[in-house]
Amino acid sequence: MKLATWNINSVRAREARLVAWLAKTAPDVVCLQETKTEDASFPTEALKRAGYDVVLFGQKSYNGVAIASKLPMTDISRGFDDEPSAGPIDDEARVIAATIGGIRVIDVYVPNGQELGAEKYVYKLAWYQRLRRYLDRTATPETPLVLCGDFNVTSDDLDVWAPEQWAGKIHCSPDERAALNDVLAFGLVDTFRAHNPAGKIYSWWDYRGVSFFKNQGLRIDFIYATQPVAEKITTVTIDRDARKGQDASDHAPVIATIA
DNA sequence: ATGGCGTACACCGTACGA
Repeated sequence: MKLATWNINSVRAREARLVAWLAKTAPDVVCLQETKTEDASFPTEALKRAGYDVVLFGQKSYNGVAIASKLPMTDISRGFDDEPSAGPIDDEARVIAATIGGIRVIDVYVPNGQELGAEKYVYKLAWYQRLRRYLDRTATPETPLVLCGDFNVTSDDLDVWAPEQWAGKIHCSPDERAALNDVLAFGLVDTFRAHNPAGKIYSWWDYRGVSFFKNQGLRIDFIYATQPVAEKITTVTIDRDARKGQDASDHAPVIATIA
C-alpha cells in the first residue's frame, strides 16, 4: 500500500493540482489537511473520477481533513468523538480516521498555536494531550495503525533549516516537542526519520521570499506508525516536486510504501 | 520589529497560517 499525507492548503484552490498529482503518484490512500471547505463543496466527484472514494470532515474557511482512498474505508470516525467539547474552538475539524486494508489510518491537522503563550498555543498543547488519550482509548501499540498529518511541530533540530534562528520559537519549542513525544510514547515510530536518519529534509517552506528556492524549510508533516506497520514500510519520501510552481501548497506530501 | 505570500470571506480589508 502506498499511503501519503498532504496539507493541501485549500482543496478547492488546489483541485487540478491534486488530481494531476494523484494520476502521477498513484497513492492508494492520501490523507489531506487544511481542505478549508464544507463537505458539500469538496471536489468529491473529481476525486471519484480519479478513482478515489473520500471521507470528509470539513468546515467553512479553516481546517478540514479528508481521506481519499482507492481501497474500501470502514469504521469512519470524525473528531475525538467521545470527549465533551471544551468550547467553540474545540469543534474544529482536525481529525478523521478510517480502517483501510487492515490498518487504522488516523489523519490529523494539529493546531498551529500561533505563538508561545497565546490562547491558541495553550489549546495546541491541550490538543496533543487529547490526541494521546484518543489513541489510548481506541487502539493499542499492537494495533496496525498509522497516525499521519500536519503536526505543526518539529521533532528536533534535524527538522529545522536554521535551528539557532528557530530555537524556542513556535514549532520548535521544548514544550511542543514534549507534547509530541508524549503522543509518540504510545508506541509510534517516525517512519520518515527511520528511513532518512540524516534529517535536514523538510515538508514545509514559507511562501514568502526565497524559502523554497533556498530549502529553508521545516519538517512538520509526519507519518507515524505502530510497530506492526512500521516493520512493513520499505520507503518513505517527501515529494518536493509537488511544492514547485506558482499554484503549489506550502507543504509537500509525505509518501510511505507499506509492503 | 516588520514584512515578505497565499487562501477564505466578503471587505475591497481582516483573520489566519507556520
